[in-house]
Amino acid sequence: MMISTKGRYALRVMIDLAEHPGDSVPLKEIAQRQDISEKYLEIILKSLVREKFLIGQRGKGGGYRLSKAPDAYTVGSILRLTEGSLAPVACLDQKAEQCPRLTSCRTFSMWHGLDKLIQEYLDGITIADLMAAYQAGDDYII
Amino acid sequence: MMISTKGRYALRVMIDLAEHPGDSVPLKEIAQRQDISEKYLEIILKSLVREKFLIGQRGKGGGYRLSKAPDAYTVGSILRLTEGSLAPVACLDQKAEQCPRLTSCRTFSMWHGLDKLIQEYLDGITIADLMAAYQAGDDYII
DNA sequence: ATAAATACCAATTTCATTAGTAGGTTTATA
DNA sequence: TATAAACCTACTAATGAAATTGGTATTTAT
Repeated sequence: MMISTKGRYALRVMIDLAEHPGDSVPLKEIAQRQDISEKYLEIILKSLVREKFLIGQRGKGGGYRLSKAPDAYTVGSILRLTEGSLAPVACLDQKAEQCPRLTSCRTFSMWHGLDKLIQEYLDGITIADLMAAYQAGDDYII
Repeated sequence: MMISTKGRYALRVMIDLAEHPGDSVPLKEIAQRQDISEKYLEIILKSLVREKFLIGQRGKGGGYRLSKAPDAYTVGSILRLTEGSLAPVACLDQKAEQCPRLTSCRTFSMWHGLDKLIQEYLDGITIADLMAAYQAGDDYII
């Protein structure tokens, strides 16, 4: 399993906010609508705010809203932010130290190819696409 | 991270055996060559034998050998066997119960498309390809 | 002014999975 | 028949995911 609840919840929230444009939406409201624990959602939203994907408005009447248009967020960018990495194997993770077996590794190219495939797929889809696809009944199956 | 050591070790072992054809190769020898703990490797080999991917020959002079030609094993089949599932998200796992949000899910099609992409990529590469690619210096980057 | 609603923050807990160990039993063969 | 091998069951340690707990700071509506 590559994508945890963190990434999946983040995507759902971004779509939710895109579908409720205008004023700031309180965390409580998103949590109820998406059936996610408020406190856990808080952690996820904090990271999205830190990276300027969302604007968090404090105080009464506050809440969260998108900082950009829905078509300016790729699925890949949101997942990389919340998941940390989308690498399918440890040796492709940026944070990992280089594998000592690399020079004689029979599988590295294959992993690299897989990684590229995944990244390009996820970077080719935006939040706007996900909204539109649902309305149109479309899908992304190639 | 989608692929754990179990799947990666399994692949390395299959390639190792493909590169040492003929007699049975004892676990001890594979473990040394691949620098994997004997006891942990045992667990992995057991599952490969159970699914008839390998033949385990008991007794003195015994060991493991491939049951088929290297080009008859796809990377996908080996990884599915050892990892259990290659699904990028929980809702695509066969064993998972159907998600109650499915009918209104904005992201399911996208996940499904990603899953298909991954499976097709991994099912399109065989152990023989991995051996050949290394010898030729090839890669799989599309 | 102030009460209420909100985001923000740090630390801890629970749970499942991964990764690996330990010790023994069975089987074949040299 | 001693030895080398696979096979088997059970356990343990480490890691990461998924929350939970208990607050503090900020803004606004009244």
